[in-house]
Amino acid sequence: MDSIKAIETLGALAQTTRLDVFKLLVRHEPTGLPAGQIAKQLDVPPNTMSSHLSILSRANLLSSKRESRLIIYRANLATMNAVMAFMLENCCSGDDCAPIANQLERLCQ
Amino acid sequence: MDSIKAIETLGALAQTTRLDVFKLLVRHEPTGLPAGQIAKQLDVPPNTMSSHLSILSRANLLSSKRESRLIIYRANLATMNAVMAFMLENCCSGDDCAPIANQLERLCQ
DNA sequence: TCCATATTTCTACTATTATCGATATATGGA
DNA sequence: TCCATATATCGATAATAGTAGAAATATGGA
Repeated sequence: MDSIKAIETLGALAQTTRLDVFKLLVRHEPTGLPAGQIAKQLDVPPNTMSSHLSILSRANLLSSKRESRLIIYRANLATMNAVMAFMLENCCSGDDCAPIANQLERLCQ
Repeated sequence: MDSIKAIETLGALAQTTRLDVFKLLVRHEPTGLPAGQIAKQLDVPPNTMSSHLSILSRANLLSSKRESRLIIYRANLATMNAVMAFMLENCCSGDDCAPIANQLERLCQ
């Protein structure tokens, strides 16, 4: 991942509704949720939500597939990993990574 | 770190000049760089740069101290760690953290 | 005290983003 | 085919962000 892609990814996440969407979809892995459910759950009009979903998708943070009348969105965790790898490489150094390492030990035993 | 703080941090980084500033200052740890140097190095007018530095500082991504006529800025890596911890906790799950773990092993041997 | 340097603040302008009503498209059932 | 449901696109508006000239503030030296 390069800086341009990282900025798109970070920018996509740096907004209340969109961060909420991503968090929600991470909790619903690996099944995902249909667009309407996401909108209802977060109390946002469906067309507004659609615009946010499209921004997250363009940043490759979401994938989607149609299932009959529903469009199911899923969090793309590979992109999340990629942006975190970018941050570690460019915005971290040596000992300063230690706290993250500890965090990971707890999460991934 | 909560979502509101995370959005401020991600938003501060999600802009070309500001991401460049942060990357530059990480490379200049632990000495830091004066505001004018940062502006010159990135070819941005000093007042424009000052506005970006203030946004990064407000997000707690930079610290600064006056040294005679210069104001020296440093990257605040603790905030970087905090936002990455937030992302791991809220936007990651189980096995999906593995790639980041490998990345860390390489960085922090 | 006066001046040069370093940086910030003020201000206005332009561009981008967020929001949502209205409309369009796509799917499946009656 | 007609209708209801699910979602996306269009278009307008309001809010926010980025930019940089001009002026203000702070420091140290002559």
